[in-house]
Amino acid sequence: MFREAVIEALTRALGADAAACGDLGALLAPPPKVEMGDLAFPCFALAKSRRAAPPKIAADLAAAIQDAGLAAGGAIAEVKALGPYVNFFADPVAELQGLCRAVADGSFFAATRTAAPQRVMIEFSQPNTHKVFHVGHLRNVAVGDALVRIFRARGHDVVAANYYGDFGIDVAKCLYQLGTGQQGSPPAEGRTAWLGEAYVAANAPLAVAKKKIEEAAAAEDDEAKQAAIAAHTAIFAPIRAVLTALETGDPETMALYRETRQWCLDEFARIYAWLGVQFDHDFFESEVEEEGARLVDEYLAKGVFVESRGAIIADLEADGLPVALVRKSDGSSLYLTWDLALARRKFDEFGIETSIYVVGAEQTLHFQQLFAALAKMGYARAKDCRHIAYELVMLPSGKMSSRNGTAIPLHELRTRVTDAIRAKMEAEARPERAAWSETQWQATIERVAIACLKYGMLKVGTTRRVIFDIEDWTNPEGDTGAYLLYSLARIAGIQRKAEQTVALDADVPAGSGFGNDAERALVGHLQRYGAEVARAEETCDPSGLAAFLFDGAKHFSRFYQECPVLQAEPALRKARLMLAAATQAVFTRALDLLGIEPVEAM
RNA sequence: GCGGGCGUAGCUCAAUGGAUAGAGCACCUGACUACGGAUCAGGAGGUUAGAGGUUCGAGUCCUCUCGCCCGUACCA
Repeated sequence: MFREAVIEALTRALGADAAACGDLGALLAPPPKVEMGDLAFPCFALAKSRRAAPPKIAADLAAAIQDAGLAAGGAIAEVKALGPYVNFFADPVAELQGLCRAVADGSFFAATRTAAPQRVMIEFSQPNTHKVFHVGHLRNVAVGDALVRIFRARGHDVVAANYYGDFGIDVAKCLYQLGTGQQGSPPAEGRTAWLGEAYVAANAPLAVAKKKIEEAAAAEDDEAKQAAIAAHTAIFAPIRAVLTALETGDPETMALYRETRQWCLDEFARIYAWLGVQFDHDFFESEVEEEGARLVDEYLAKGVFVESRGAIIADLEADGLPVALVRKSDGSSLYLTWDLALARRKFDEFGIETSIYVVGAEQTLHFQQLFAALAKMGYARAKDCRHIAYELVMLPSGKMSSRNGTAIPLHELRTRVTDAIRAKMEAEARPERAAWSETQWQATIERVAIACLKYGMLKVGTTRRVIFDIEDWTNPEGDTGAYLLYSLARIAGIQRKAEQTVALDADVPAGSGFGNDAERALVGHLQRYGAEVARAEETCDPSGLAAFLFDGAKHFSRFYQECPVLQAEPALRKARLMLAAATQAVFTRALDLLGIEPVEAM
């Protein structure tokens, strides 16, 4: 309403110049501070055609709009020039009324829908079985799940897909180590972490041997290099034998594989359930492995792939990319091989239009090669693939590594975070919690803990590293998930104590005095929700929504501090209760897009 | 070497090419007989790595230089 009124007033005042400005709506933006108004129009572009300085143009426009009268609809309360800008003030009561009505009838949230919905597959998480699931993997899940929710809010038909790394040489390493008997027997709890340890143990001597080969090669010592290669081969041979046993379906190996794989899948399912993350489809490397091998044969025959140094490659020089290996010289396939087969299946079997991969930035080249290879194979859909790269999770002490034990396994993380939250909550008694059962305590603690973890992972832009500091994320007074939930708990507190509830589709009373800066800032902020959702989808980065929530929570806190709700005069009290309810609705929905559930009290 | 990412307050991060570059943490000073102090208000803290360029306007775009990180065929 207000926005439309501003555009209309500007169009009239600009006259012939309106066309020269282009899309007026795109030029309008909120000023840096509420005191300056609700929407501002910059006059720089008019300087040439009007042959005047922008501040003069702004003053002229403001006067013209003032003279024409602001009465139309009453949405614009005031217009004034401020430097090179024409600033418009919305009528606060009309704004609040419009916001509440839109939230009540659903149009506020329906407005986030795009005009061009697509069928989109978002692949994320991709955990490896037989390895530990740690904090670093949490960022992928948080980002991927948020993108699924954001794309759905935009009206897209989304298939959330997981792709389990349950096959290949790393699995063989783990199984080999178990076969040596050195790993002992599995513990009752933490069996997947135990498998991860087995993998690390098997990998260690290989890594050492590999390093020796590189050192000899760097020193150009041919004799030493041959010896190092021989040593590596000796260590690797029995592991390769396990992989062969897997590929050929040796019964004993398969039995061990199936059992240990299932432990991991069960563990992943528990993690996703805890995080509230759901997938529509599960892919497994083990199911595309054979298909990948056939695909290599097929395109080798067609001449798309060629032999090189005993291996099979895709020559991507035309795309300015290094050669991509699709089959090793020992005949086994690779990650890229499987991804080629998988990409084909995604398009052919799921009818999707856009294929999104949420994978770490260190694999950027892999995806460039994957998409280029698909194009070379004649897959026009290659252009509909997109890699969302996100940076690493670091610890305050530096890079985390599962080898030296600094990567915190998720089951351990969970207890550490919930313990920290519980301690914080128990430090101060609250009447709301007096009658809580242990189940209620636990459920609330888990929600706060997950809010802290997900918000911590999402508030930083995907191109930047995240530093995971358990103290900072759980026990601060500041920019955390707990602060967001605290705002909602306060709103719930007000509502508990208000005798009657106020409907969002009620009339906002006139003449209540509603409309101070704190109130106007909060209303104005909530109106930005739709634009933030759209931007999060365009950039495939949920961090803007996280910032929207944090800024919103700060606006609410200021409102809460300055504007008593329950003790205000009846008319003002009603308006403020409505604002609180609208804030609650918008925050709850925005949190949902980040995969975070609110609490009534904490 | 080549390709990509990053460089903003002591630290961690924001800023569709627009107004005086903003938050949180840490530090300092204040605040309510009040709906939740996990709060709020204020202070201090900046040559946006450096140098050119484009633009009415650059932290943002272009060129070069410096620094850190990642990748660069038989790992995933």
